[in-house]
Amino acid sequence: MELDERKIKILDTIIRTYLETGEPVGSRTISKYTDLNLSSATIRNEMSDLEELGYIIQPHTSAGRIPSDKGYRFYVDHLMQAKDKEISDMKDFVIEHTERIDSVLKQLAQILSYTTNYATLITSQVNRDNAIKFVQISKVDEDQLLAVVVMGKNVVKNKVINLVEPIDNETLMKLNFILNNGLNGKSPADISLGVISGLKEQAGEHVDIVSVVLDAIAETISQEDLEVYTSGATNIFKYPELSSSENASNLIYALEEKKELAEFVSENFDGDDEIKVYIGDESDIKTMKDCSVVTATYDLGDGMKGTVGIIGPKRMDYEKVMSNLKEIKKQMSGLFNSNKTKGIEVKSDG
Amino acid sequence: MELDERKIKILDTIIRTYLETGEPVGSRTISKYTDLNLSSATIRNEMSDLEELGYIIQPHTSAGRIPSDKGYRFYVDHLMQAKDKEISDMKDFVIEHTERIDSVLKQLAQILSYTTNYATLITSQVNRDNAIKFVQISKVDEDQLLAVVVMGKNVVKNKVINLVEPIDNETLMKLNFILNNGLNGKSPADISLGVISGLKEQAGEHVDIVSVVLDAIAETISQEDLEVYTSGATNIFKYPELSSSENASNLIYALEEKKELAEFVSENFDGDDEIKVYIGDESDIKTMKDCSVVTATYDLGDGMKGTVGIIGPKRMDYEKVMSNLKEIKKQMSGLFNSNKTKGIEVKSDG
DNA sequence: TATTAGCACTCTTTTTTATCGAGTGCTAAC
DNA sequence: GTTAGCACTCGATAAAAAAGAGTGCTAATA
Repeated sequence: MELDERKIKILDTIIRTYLETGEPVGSRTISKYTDLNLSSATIRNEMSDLEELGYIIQPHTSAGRIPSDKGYRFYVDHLMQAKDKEISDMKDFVIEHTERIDSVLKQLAQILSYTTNYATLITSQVNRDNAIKFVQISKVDEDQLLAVVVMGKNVVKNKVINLVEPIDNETLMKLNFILNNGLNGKSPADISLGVISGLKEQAGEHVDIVSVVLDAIAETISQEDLEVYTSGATNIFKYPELSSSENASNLIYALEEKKELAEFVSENFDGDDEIKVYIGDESDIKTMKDCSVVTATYDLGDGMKGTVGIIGPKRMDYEKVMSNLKEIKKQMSGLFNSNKTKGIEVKSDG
Repeated sequence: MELDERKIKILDTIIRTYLETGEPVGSRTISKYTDLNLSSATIRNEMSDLEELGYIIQPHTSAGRIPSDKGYRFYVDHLMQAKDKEISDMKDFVIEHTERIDSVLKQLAQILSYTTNYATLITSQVNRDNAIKFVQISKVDEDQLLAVVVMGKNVVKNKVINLVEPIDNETLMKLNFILNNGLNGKSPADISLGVISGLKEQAGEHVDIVSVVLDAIAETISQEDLEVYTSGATNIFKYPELSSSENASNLIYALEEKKELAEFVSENFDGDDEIKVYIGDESDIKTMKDCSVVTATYDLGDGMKGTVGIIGPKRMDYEKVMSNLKEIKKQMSGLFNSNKTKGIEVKSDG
């Protein structure tokens, strides 16, 4: 048995109706609201076929049909049309031009969850192979040093070092020379044990300080690695199928903890430009088995990439969500380039 | 009518039993589980009095009694004993010695919510009048500068400055001198318009750079002002009286948004050493009318103070919560002093 | 006078039973 | 191939009944 034109039309109607109402769709509804001019009995036969083919499901005898995961998949892949024109409300979200990337992402997550009525997540992913551009140790006062490491993409890391005994300016200059000489241009992957012991040897009695600098570098790569911002967790209460107490608790927990989300995102991050849709189990997160997740990658330039994701019920408005994400992608790429023209560009890591 | 010895004992039993079970407490229960050796009928009379006095409430005729807010208040103020000895599980929570204050606080919130089974919040409040210790501008490469500002309490702020035209070393040294000379030792409050225009004048054509440094300072005070970390929002699903869908949604929203919490905390922050309990409406947050909030202030030394709060149902285990908070206070004050002995102490702001 | 046993009464909760109605599947007719 | 018709299923809603917990009051008791 194959999906013919008519079956597809019926499937399409079932899914669209279900997306709107969240209620199982019956044969009579279809017969009335399509231009097929078929009686409910005929529709019933077709629906029976569609069920056998796995596109729709009957929650119980004597209920209408709802889309199965396979049905949603078919819809997303073949039936849905891009709704590119209708994103008026999203069109230009106004983000104050703070330079702090994290607060921008946080804000963006909020806006998105507000306009879509789904839960959202945004991650920032800094590229791992990030060369060290500059290292400097300076004396803040008699018993305190400040170590600063600047890596590519202007990621800056600093640490305050409390000294037990003072250090003279000459030694400081020497250390700065050793460190810059040994580290500049290297990405963390390049810093082998050999490099480290070489540095330590040169540092002589001030090994401690070299260690601190290396720590700072290590911390930078591990910690900046993946930050996840979420918003709109409570939106799930708007969809009864997600808010049965147990379900809600698990979902919100996942959104609060973020760990699992981070794993999911980093596993599925491959930098390509597509908007992806994960329906039910496709996302591999157990708590999301009743959800769909739509993700897009963005690119802020300077190698700052990341993921924007929207989490909602399977019956989410895929068309709207996807066109929103498309718009976001576009806007974000423009976001951090606009103030380069002012002559001075400022970035900060907080 | 007055509260005599016996009434107090009965009230105490009602509250303790209700804290455990969450169910209205009946007269027979009291009569069985106290050593008063009174029949349920006598207890009933006493309960009737207690209700008249406003300490307990009957949810409906033919239900037992539950404590009123006034009852809880009396319990917290007079009946509860500090349970100082029984905090075994809390005794030494192991926090990896990351030096990043925010990740410590985040972790701590998690541990607390996990051990108490309530929602938790932790804020860090950096004292506003924070003097500038050190300012430095250095050349990262031909068209990039890095500005670093170290303020008291080792709060470090840095910004990357992209140059339109190169700057020579001499100018850089001059700028550094001007900035340090003009800013060191000053707290943000001291930096008047006069100081600013003085600096700008001295900087000549490099006004831009001075502005950036001032921006960094401004940002530091405004942004570090109050950060709120929450954890364990989903714990509220463990208490039926809080998890009726509407309630849960509002509560979790408040915990997610954090804004209202921040306001609440900063309004009630007065740096004194007491552990405070807000029952129901006492907290002034509408969504928390069915909750109790217990807060404590901590002090990390160096003027870093903040609040730890626990949010749970009114029938929370006040004794345990309060002794946990006491323990936390103690441990936190030790937290950032312990590694001073290692010869090198490290702090960082990320 | 304080306490208690006894009992009718109230109100929630749980269980049971009945009813409704949407929707199906099947058969037979068109 | 399509459709009308009809018996049947099963969830949802409603109504009724039963169970239970706890009270308030009265009258008896120590």
